[in-house]
Amino acid sequence: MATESCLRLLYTCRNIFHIRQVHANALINGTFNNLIVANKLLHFYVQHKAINDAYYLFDEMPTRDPTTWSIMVGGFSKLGDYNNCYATFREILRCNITPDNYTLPFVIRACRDRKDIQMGRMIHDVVLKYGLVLDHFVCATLVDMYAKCAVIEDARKLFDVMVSKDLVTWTVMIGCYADYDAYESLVLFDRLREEGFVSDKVAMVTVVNACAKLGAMHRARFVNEYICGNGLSLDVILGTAMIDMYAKCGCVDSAREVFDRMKEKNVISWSAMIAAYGYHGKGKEALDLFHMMLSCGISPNRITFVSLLYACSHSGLTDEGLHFFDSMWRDYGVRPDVKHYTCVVDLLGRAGRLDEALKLIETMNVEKDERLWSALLGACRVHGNMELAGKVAESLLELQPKNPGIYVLLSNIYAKAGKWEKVGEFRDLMTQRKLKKVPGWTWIEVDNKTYQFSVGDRSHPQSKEIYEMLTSVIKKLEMVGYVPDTEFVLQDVEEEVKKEMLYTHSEKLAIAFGLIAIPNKGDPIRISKNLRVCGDCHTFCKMVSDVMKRSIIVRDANRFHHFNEGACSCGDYW
DNA sequence: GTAGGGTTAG
Repeated sequence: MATESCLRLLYTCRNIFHIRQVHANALINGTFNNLIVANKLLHFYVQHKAINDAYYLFDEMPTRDPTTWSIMVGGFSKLGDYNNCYATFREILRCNITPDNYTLPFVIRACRDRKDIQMGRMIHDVVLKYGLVLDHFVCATLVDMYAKCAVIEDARKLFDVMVSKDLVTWTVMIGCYADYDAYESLVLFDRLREEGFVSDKVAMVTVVNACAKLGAMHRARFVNEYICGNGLSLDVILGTAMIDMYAKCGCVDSAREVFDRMKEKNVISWSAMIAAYGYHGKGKEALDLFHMMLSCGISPNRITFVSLLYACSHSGLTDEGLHFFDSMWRDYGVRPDVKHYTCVVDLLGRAGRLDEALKLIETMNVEKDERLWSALLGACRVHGNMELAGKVAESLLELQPKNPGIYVLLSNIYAKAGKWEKVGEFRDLMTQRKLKKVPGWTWIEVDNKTYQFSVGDRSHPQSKEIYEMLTSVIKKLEMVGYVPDTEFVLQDVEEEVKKEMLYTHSEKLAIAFGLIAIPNKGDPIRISKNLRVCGDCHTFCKMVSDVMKRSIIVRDANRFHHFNEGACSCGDYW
């Protein structure tokens, strides 16, 4: 009876002091000797993050069972005290206690969080030794551990040999692929359904993320229907993920519809929507939403301000951006970090205020990183300031001598000025240092299928038609004044060859295919590119949107470009 | 006493 009343009392505990009181009473009335009571007390301490109290109690326990040990291992793991987590687990093995399916996931999670693949593999051996390979909890955590330690092949191998997999294990695997190969995530989602599973909200968040990564609009619509069709309500996390998905698929209006439909919103949801407006070049909408957020009593955080400053910079709202930068710490208590400074350098740089941008960098009291300098270098490129570019490049290459992007950006700047000697110098340096330029490629979704193009690509079965379409489009554009801007070809080759290379850029091939495969003029042509869209292709898209009367939506590595009637939403400012 | 979920800078 005393035991039961002690347990009942425990469940009414609201804070650590109440637990200590129950603990003291249990010691006095002897119920502490009951393992169930002692374990419960231990668990409550851990839940309230009172690890010292837990450890003291653990130490004074007359007997312990596997539950006792697993609560301790779990407590250390959750608190991030990895050394004590490992030490306690070693103690379990040393005392010849069989580790169970409760303890192992905790210690595996510790390996995952600290990316300790060596220890992770050792624990995997322990799992095999004790015959726990069939346990869902253990295996799901192992799969997650391998993936987070960047050995996705081992994660997949283990996943594939699991005889029975539950929804959580599938979710873990789909979530892991969202970071590496979002396309494979969606393949797994198809397989999951084929095997008769019905996804829950958590599983759908990982699928939604994969669609966002891919920018796969048709899949996004399907996923939305699946969520509604299976009666999954939009909680704050799933809703926010869907805002991000629609926005990254180029449908900022659909993103807003989801946002408006959400009953519960928090600072993350608001920030996601502000960010979405930002990379779609809708700076004014981002600002309006920020003010609406404030009037709803939500306090902005670091990320809200990054999104807001980004929105200002990409919409040319220089004064507004500077105003927010000035007030974020003073009025909202959010201290600017390097990301905020990067946005402001970009903001000033785009406005041609390079001296001010440089001065800001020189006087800031925050550690500088390569992205900050890259922002300034990008501005040097746009405004053709080679002298400053040289200086910036020095700082940048000191920080990141192995980043191919920097070499490419520098080559771009020198190529623009026709300094082919310098371009060659950097190309040689890249070869010497074994750095490879990331190849550019564009993909387009037609009838639920994704087609991918690289420069000069002829691998598509309709390649002949695509090239014919491209030639005919270019002819039409030339008639209204299109002149290929060969400054965007870095190689020092003949003008005619440069033209040839420009004409077969992956963006142009994908658009030519889009014109064939999406004949309905009302449907926009949506393409995605892994790098930033080149200046000539940008002009090409503007003119196609006018001459061919087609709306084109391009997702590049940084933002979206909406081309309509000869103009782009970025205002030629990207 | 157990495993899976959202936003951000070049």
